[in-house]
Amino acid sequence: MKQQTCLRARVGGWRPDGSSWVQIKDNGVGLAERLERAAQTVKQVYSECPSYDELIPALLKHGLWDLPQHCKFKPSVPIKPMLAKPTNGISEVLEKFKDQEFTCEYKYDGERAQIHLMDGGKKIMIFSRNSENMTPKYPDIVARLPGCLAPGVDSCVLDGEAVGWDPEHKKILPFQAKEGEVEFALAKTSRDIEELETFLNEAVDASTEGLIVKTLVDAYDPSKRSSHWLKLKKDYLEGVGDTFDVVPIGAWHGKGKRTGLYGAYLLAIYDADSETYQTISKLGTGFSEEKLAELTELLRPHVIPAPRRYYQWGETQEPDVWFAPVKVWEVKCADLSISPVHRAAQGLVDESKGISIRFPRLVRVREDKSPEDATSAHQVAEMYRMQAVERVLILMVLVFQDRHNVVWHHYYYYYYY
DNA sequence: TTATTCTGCCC
DNA sequence: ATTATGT
DNA sequence: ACATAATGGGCAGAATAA
Repeated sequence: MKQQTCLRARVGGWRPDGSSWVQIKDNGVGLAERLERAAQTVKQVYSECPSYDELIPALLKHGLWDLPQHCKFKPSVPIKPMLAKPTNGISEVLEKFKDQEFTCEYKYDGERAQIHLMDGGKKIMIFSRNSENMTPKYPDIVARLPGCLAPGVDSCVLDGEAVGWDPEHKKILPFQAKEGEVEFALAKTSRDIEELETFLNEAVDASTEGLIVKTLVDAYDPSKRSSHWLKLKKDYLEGVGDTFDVVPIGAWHGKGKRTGLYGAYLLAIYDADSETYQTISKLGTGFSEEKLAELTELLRPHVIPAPRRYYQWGETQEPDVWFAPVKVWEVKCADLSISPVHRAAQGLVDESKGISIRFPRLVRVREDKSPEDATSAHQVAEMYRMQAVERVLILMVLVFQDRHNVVWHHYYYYYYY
């Protein structure tokens, strides 16, 4: 956040004649103290109203110390949404929220949607996680929202997740009994490990990503805590989740702090039928700086001038250097997808497209495996089929009034495309 | 005009 | 997104 | 605890090439 820069510009400045001014009254406190308070004020105001278009005119008109009275949280100005921190398991959740009430909700795999109702209920805007205006993307939400509001509600901000849904197959969906457009979220409040474990499994079986864990009493206050919710996904658990044994067949030169090292690798699985290495993804995370340097040195001797004839990769995935197939690495992912560029299991699930993996990261180097022992194309295809499920389009909605008087309503709002 | 590549956003 | 790292 | 900086797949729309 840039509030420090902002502060300097507001509390002081230079007149055209070159003299400087400071817009702070001396209340008997030191300058450092006053600056600290000023910073706090601006930070607080900015967190509720993160818009320079709002802040600057208000500052010029009313001054710094009256800013909180004139620049408040309101529909039309998107705030930074609460985020969630990755968590290793239910025991870690219990540990972190030892003295707090909390609830767990399904973590739907969609797009964050912050919905603003304003102008006496006449106007709706929808913002993304990064406060981009997504309103044109969701005409159906805009159309349906008025019918989902309690009578008299003409101003609110809703925070939720928009998720895909195939209406043809809604019978297989866990929410099918819930025909209405607005329902309470599927959530569980419990401190029982087994019960929560079961709930996590149900969430995964329902083809969601896992659970979001939220304290029940804390205010929605992104100024103080950027990640005060917790997220619990199956693939965070050690020894759980999809892993692959893959072969690095190429690499790109690293940038910034990875200058001089390979910064990312091109990974392939092995198809014994065609005796080819087929690209499944790139890899750029999961290694410490030390490991990264080590891997660079390990692979450098295996650079070859041109790709092997039996490599299959996408034209847009041309690495800076190619390797002979010598190493096997274990990588973990969250999901598999049909890929426009990668070639793993090409022809097995889709005639022309291969399969790729979502959120790949290194788990460990497999010294015990040879490249021919890498995950096979058939295994990849089978894993894809296992996870292929119909998708839902849902909006999880959190209603809140203001940061000191928070009203939590968790809804799901269903819509179709 | 259309096809391809690039960019910037989502996760 | 994930992960590692530095303040 | 938090912010920053490396990096991932995929998609849509913009920019560019043909």
